[in-house]
Amino acid sequence: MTGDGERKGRITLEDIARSTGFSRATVSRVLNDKKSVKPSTVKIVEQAIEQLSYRPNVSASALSGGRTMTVAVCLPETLRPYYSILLGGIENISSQKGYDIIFKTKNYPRAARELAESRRVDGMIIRNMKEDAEHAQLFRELVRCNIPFVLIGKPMQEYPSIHIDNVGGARKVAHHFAEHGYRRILCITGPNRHVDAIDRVYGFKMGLSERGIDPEGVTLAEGDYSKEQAFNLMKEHFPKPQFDAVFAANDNMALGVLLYLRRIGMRVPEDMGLAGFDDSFFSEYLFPPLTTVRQPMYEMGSIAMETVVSLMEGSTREKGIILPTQLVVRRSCGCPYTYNGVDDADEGEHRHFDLV
Amino acid sequence: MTGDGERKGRITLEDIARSTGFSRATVSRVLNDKKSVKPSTVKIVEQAIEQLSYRPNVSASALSGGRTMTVAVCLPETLRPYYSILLGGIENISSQKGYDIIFKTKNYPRAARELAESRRVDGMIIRNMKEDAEHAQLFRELVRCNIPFVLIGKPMQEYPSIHIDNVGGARKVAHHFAEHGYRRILCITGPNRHVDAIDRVYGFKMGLSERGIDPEGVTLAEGDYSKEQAFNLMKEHFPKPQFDAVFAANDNMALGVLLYLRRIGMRVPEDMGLAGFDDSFFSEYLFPPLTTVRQPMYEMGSIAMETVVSLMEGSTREKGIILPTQLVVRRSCGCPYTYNGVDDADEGEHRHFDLV
DNA sequence: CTGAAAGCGCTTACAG
DNA sequence: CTGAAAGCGCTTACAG
Repeated sequence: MTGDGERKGRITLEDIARSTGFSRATVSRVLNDKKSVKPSTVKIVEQAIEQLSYRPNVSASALSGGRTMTVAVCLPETLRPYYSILLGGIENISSQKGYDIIFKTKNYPRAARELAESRRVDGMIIRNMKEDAEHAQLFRELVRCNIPFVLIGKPMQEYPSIHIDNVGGARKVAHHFAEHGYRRILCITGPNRHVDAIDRVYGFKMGLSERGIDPEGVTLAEGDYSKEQAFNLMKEHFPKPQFDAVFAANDNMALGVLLYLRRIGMRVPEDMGLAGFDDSFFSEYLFPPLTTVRQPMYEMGSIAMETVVSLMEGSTREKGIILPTQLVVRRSCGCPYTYNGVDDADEGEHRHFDLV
Repeated sequence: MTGDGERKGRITLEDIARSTGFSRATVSRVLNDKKSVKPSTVKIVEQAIEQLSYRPNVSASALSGGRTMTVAVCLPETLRPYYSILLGGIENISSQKGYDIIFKTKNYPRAARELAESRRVDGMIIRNMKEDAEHAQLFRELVRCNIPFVLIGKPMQEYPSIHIDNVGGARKVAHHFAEHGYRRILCITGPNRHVDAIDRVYGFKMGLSERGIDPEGVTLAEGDYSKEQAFNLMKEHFPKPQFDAVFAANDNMALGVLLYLRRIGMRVPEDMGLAGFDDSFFSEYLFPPLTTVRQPMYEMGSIAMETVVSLMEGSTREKGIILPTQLVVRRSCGCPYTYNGVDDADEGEHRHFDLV
């Protein structure tokens, strides 16, 4: 409108400088480092910025040595619904801190390396489920590019990572089982190599011990986290289950067990208690609703983001944050008195509507 | 390593130019517009790029008039699990086309405007559920900034948008009801102002008409898409349901109905047929699994991305794409012969495992 | 088909 | 506390 310097109608730092009479350097300083600018100047410049509704060009500041103000979030390609919770936590913090997030799933180890190499992001959050060569290479590349990152999932000594307290979660299930008098227990574990799986068994046994139950009395069976496998495991090895209760190392497998029990006419929890792990999206909708252990996905996201931010801002890296898990008691085990569905008494309390 | 021009160890266009003997301009051309470069030159330059594993600095090219190669994806703050499916579709295409995606939910109308004004993205995909002033302002701003965008959800005449065939989906439900002999039907609609809700009722009646059933015989009740409301609606207005079947305008409400029916001891589908709409994440896990209409979320994502890409590349805008919906028949209505759970015959077919 | 040069909008030592 | 100047790594008319 002024007829000068307004190419494309976009307002630049230059415009602010001209309109206030200060130099570009000074304007830039109030944008990034108010400390070294006279307060009155700050005020004047900020007013102009407000007035002209100026917005810095991120590409320009990134190019001239500033930050891109964006962090990459890398998730496995199998998009699980609970990732949307995780994303929620991440984005909540990132928006507070003024960062944008770039989202990657497709072949992310490679995509992430490209992001690093083309200087697209200042930091990264990576959900690493398995540790393979590609990941290792990515991590090395990130270090080389000097891009801070935090891992969510499989904890790794060498890098900052956040994971959940598998041991504690399984321990709580054990305590719960003990309190409800379950003694003959089948435990369907995850793959024997998975850290998570190992920790869950470990915690479960520890919990039983603590309640005076001999953990060696527990029957163990190795699953692969799928409901199909759990179903078949039951069918082939325990066609006539001689247990009071089953603890499955994830909800998927608990579902497989539930299907099998229903198939052979055993009722849950009347004939057999059942608990899972994860509080998967479907668990509260099962019939009966599944007792399980909830991972704090939202919080994980928040903390992951907070951690990268502080790393990007130069903090010395804090490694190995462990988040607590929460036992969610539903009808499949230990919550026998709750009416399955909706009760008049529940009117004000919508939580109970979730129990189908 | 070469000791020169390798500040920070980062390889630049300059390096490629020097190593090949061509100018920066030429190298840039093979990056963006091979057409105007001699084939043999292209080959030489590309080899050098490969050799030095050069990756262009996106900020630099964005700044100098190129594209940012990123598009923003704006979703409502209520992160629903099926958004991860949508994101999957979006990201699949974006990775193919070489675009990055920036993800926004927190207060996205404002965040999106900022992205536009700071030239962070070349295009945008917006899941607009309601049409309010803030959205209108955003759309105007995007037009002003010359940033192409496509809407997912509420269709709008003025802008390119993608939505699903609500009419067709509800029509299929009606046909299904008709085929299974349901005649006395309760239809719980969505809010009377929602386009989606209106279309679903419209399609449902149309479908009945087509099968010779008088649509005026249908009992209508206005819901608000929540299961609580649907439950209460049943309790207050239809304590002793005199229907053969209920069609709820979304799965949430179908769930509310299911809860109520279970409460009063009516079995689904034996005593009452039930169908919903959306194929929500929990629907296949209900007891019984819910017959419903699936929206092609993954495909929506893909098509949305393809559309922005073509818009960004200068295509004339194609507006109003409508995607077909699919009837998913499960036990709650019209699938009476399927064993509820797992059957020996199903072993090879894991799909059936989903029926809980 | 190719190169020299200007410029994109910012940041950051270096002086003062 | 502030400014002049160089530079970030690319693209794009303009010439040839």
